Amino acid sequence: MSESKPKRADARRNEKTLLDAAAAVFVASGVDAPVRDIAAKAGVGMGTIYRHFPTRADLIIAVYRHQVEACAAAGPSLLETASSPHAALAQWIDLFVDFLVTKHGLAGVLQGDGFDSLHAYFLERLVPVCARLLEAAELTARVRALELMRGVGNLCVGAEDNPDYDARRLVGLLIAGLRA
Amino acid sequence: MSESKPKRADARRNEKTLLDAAAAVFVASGVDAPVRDIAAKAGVGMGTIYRHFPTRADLIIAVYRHQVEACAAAGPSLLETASSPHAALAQWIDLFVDFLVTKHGLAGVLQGDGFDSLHAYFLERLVPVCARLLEAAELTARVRALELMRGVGNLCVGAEDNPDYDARRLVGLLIAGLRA
DNA sequence: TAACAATACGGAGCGCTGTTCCGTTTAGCA
DNA sequence: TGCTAAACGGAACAGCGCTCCGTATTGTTA
Repeated sequence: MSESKPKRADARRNEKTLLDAAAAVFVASGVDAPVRDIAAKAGVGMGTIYRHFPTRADLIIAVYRHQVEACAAAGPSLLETASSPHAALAQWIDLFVDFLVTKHGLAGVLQGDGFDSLHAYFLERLVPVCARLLEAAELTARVRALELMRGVGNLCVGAEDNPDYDARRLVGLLIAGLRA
Repeated sequence: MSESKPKRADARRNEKTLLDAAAAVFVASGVDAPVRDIAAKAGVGMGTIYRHFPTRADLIIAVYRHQVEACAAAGPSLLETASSPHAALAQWIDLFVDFLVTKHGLAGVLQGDGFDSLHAYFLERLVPVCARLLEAAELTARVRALELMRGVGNLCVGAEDNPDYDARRLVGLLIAGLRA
């Protein structure tokens, strides 16, 4: 579990830019998006991407971890900035759906190798955040955090390049249904 | 469920040759083997492969179905030709392991689309054959066919390109252990 | 502040892939 | 034995992940 930081300022800046660009491209075009597209989106050359992430799989994993962290951090801050605790929950779930796109592609990338440990890390980090949001929303319908996250995850299965299935809308309905 | 046959003799012959060659290459190099390698193994041009199987995925699926049929047909015939019912079972399981290589690669090819229906077809066709072989072997240890097939399948998980894990040997031990 | 390593960057290019295209060969029929 | 439709072979194409190296930027030292 080493956390090595680049030394120069531009390198550190580019690493973050790449992570964000990759996440955006993954959401827009799926995890199969060409590395070239990510480089273009980030306004960066191919060499830069491959110096930071030696392989395509490394990039996907890094985005995954980055998204987990972003999702975890967004929970508390949304509770402060959003118009209501329920809105905070809705917005957080929206981030969570973006994140799931990367997560679903992950299984194809690391074939059983380290998937379980990454998945455990994901649960350990995100379930408490979701629980906190649920608690703040003071819902009448009792749902456990893990339960809700699993439900949202399942709604998003097989949503890629399927114009007849708008997973995000369904998730929105589910969340809306929580206050009744 | 259409079963269209080519008209000319060479076309029909090549289709079978390709199916066998592909199966052999998949066992030797995994399902990620390049189409070129399969064409070479079959002694056939690229065009021929793509006229019979419009896409790489189609070829894999065709091999899968072909293997299911071959496995199903091999059961009764092994019972007649093998030196003993137990030997027949062992030889059949060996074929089954070959077949699993293709099966495991299948999940990556058709992403949830028609995998379930193919899997159902596989169970429906093969479980009775395995049951018949178990019955003939008159084992003292009671094992159900589905149970045994699942066990063998699990032993073969993650066996690709792993020199430290000889799944076939372990399966052999399992079968040997059945008579006790 | 100027000069200089050290570090990071960009993108053309390599090797590999699945797939297509079309000139050539062959099977089956009159 | 021709003739034609069907099938074949493999060079060529497009797109991919990844590498390489000349160029530009950064931070340090005088």
